[in-house]
Amino acid sequence: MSRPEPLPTRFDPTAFEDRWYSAWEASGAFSPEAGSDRKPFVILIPPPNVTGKLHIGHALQFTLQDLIIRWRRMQGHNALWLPGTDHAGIATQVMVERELAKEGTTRHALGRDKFLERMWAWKHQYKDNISRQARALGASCDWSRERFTLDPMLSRAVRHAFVELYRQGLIYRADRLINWCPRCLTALSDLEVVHKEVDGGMWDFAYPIDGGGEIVVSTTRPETMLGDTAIAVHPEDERYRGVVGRHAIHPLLGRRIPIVADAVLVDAAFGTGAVKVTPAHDANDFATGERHGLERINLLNDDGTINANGGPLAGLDRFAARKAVLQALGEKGLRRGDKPHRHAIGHCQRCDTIVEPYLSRQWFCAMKSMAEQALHAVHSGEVRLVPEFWVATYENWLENILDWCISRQLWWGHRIPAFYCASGHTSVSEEDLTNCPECGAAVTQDEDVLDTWFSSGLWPVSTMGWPDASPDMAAFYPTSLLITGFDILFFWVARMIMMCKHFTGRSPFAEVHLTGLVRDARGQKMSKTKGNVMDPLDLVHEYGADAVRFTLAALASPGRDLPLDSKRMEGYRAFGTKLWNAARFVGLHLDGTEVSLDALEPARLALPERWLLAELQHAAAAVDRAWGSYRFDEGCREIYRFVWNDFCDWYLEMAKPALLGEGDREKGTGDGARRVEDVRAVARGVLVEALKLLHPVMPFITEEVAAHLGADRGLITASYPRPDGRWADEEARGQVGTFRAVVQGVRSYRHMIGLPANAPLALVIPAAGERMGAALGSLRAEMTRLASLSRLDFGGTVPPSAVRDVAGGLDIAIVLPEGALGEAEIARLKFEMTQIEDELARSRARLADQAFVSRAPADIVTATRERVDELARKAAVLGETLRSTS
RNA sequence: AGGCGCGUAGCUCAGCUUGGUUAGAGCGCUACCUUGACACGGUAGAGGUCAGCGGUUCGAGUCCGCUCGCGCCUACCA
Repeated sequence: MSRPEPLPTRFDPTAFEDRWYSAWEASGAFSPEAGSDRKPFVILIPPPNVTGKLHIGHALQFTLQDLIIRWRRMQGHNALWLPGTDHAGIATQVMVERELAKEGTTRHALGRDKFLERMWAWKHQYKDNISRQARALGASCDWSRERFTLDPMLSRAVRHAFVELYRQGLIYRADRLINWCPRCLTALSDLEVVHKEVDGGMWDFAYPIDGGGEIVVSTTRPETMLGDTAIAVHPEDERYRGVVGRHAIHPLLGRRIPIVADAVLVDAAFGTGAVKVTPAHDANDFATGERHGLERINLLNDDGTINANGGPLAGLDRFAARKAVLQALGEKGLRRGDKPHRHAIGHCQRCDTIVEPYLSRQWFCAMKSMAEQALHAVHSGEVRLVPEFWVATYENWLENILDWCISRQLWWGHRIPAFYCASGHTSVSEEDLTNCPECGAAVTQDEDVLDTWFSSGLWPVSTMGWPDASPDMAAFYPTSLLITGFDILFFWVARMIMMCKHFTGRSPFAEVHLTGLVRDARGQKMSKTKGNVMDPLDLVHEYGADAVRFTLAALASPGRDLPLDSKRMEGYRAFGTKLWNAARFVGLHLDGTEVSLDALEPARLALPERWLLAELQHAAAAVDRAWGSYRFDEGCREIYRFVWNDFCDWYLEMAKPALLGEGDREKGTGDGARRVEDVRAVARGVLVEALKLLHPVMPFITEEVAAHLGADRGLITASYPRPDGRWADEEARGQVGTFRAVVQGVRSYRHMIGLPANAPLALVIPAAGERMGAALGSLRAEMTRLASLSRLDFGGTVPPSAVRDVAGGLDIAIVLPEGALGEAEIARLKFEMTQIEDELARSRARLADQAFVSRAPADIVTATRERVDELARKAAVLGETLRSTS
């Protein structure tokens, strides 16, 4: 190793981020071989929609995925992170239609082919954006395997799946009530309908009964009465005993409608106990209609206006029709009251229009059997959800699942591979057909496309080349881990498990980590209207990608939302600066002859070096545990603590006497003597290990710094630190712990008695015991420096003017300057005394309790006794000081 | 209507699975320090009846029950 280039004085992330990303990508480190004999570790990206740029939630997920994949790669796994994007059918189509609207045109005016050209142009633009942003964040995904849901390979998988499910009878076409968006002009699945509480009304009106009398019903949607084909009452409701079987007269349209008894639909205790039945516009009424053989009258055109079945109201918009119906009923004297009513109404997830239950012929996918498989996968442990509390939610949804409406009246997506001929034959085929296989007549393909989530559900297999037995499918399926937001647990995660398990017999991943939502500093949801949106690229430019990543990872406590505060990001940028400067300091003292840690013999090293190496093992073990259990917050905290507290605050400060040539012990050659070349080797070696620990979180700065410290190869493919028992040293940890306590005791005392931080004091440690005395004796120069001592004596006489204290279990005596104790200082000491006495009283009371002493474990009792002992000594010496000054 | 999560320092959060010395972190605050890596720094502090009530236990922030407050998800109550 030659003497490394010194680091620039100023830490500037923009100086090296792009350079390192290009180097990594060019090295091929992101692209695993399918034929490798190393253990695979695979993460599939939740493909971002090509609707726009990435938001902070993507940055979170990219960070966590990259963290894990880099960690596994460094552990020696054949690590694959497969990237890609989703065509996001309706979402993207809505965006492009908005663009067209601004140009004063529509997709229909453009025609299907021209419109799809526009869609592809949009897709290319935004896909490029997304890749750039992912790179800026440092995402180490395998771009050579980048996929898009409409790629030919993936489209073939989608088509194959559709045809298979159709042949298995699990996909079918039917006339059903579906959710219809009158703005998007398409069917929606239940999940794409967002229920929102809205202030509406509840209106009562009377139906005249044929032959006399009336029956009063209530409704929140008066316009639907135009499609009423029955009135239902409860069979056991005495009030309506006489009217069941008779007919009411529709007051606006004149037709006779039956009064039926139905125990399922009607709750006699609710409202008037009589319900109007509109089978074509309400799911409950639809079922009621099936039970009673009622006519289904569809009232609406696809754009939400009333059709010819609405008689005089035809052509009115549904909400205008509501007013018109109410007015007409009023004019006929049939209104029987109204009141405000707050209730949940379904809105289109993409355009927020109120959706209508609408009778329509659509394609459906049967869910029951696949849902059972998906439930089993989680119950058997084949798939593990993290955090586990999501299991209850997952179960609840799958246990109550209904068939899935998969056809969409859109143009952007996978066109349904069904072909119809004039004779009414339907043929479903993986290859395009021109003639009907049954009668030979010309066929036309179904105009509709599939729900975008149908292809998303196949993502784990379609990206690998399924249904072919491809090398990637063999090497990388099933995948290891999925990291995604809890908001798409049903949309995507559950459907992937259902579909992939159905087709391959195996769950698509072993673990699913569900992240929380990124919010602003005050915990508010980010939204464009609130103006509190944070753009990941802006943040990268301002703080550097590493600080953004560290912040997101450190905030990612399991199952919780992340309040993203720029203050926090400043703090972690400062962490980068700290690391940079520490490395700069270490680098300045290297001469290029430093040996590796492996070449060092633990027993030959001095105490600080043995201590630091022992702490490194603890940190490595803690970090390993943290990543392994997806405790990103804990792992980050541990590395931060090790680098800043152990390494910078204590080790580097303890290293200074040796590095700067202070003291005289480094000339010694005996056991425990501190040799400056060991200090250099350990400082450098441990720092490089810390950089490796941190690399998955902060890849750029760690790589840059390691290069300057003369690391033999890039961290991207370095071995991740594992705890090494060779360096375990509890004695060193205990001894340095005492050293730290003494140093802190002196510093603390200095402040308590009002002296400036740099005021020199003399310290006497009368009796430390043999081993501890030797240990502390070997750190004379270090203690003198860190505690700012003018003099340090072990044993010997304690000057009468000294005050005594207890630190780390040791008696110490601090020689004070004349008149150091003024009023304020004495008050401070008295406050200290009350704190000690309070705790002493509590602990003594506990020991006095016979039940505690007899029942608590021995080690707890012993520890309490020792604590009481130390506190009593502290109280005694402090009391003496206070008495002598009064 | 069901289900889930949360309530710990001024703020944002760890800790609760497996109860045990003095309940932690970052930011903010106070005092001191321009020490030859770093003022995006160093040192020392202040600040908490762990939402409330009850129970189990020698011992509860941690386990159990109830109450209050906040958030989210699912749902076909006209």
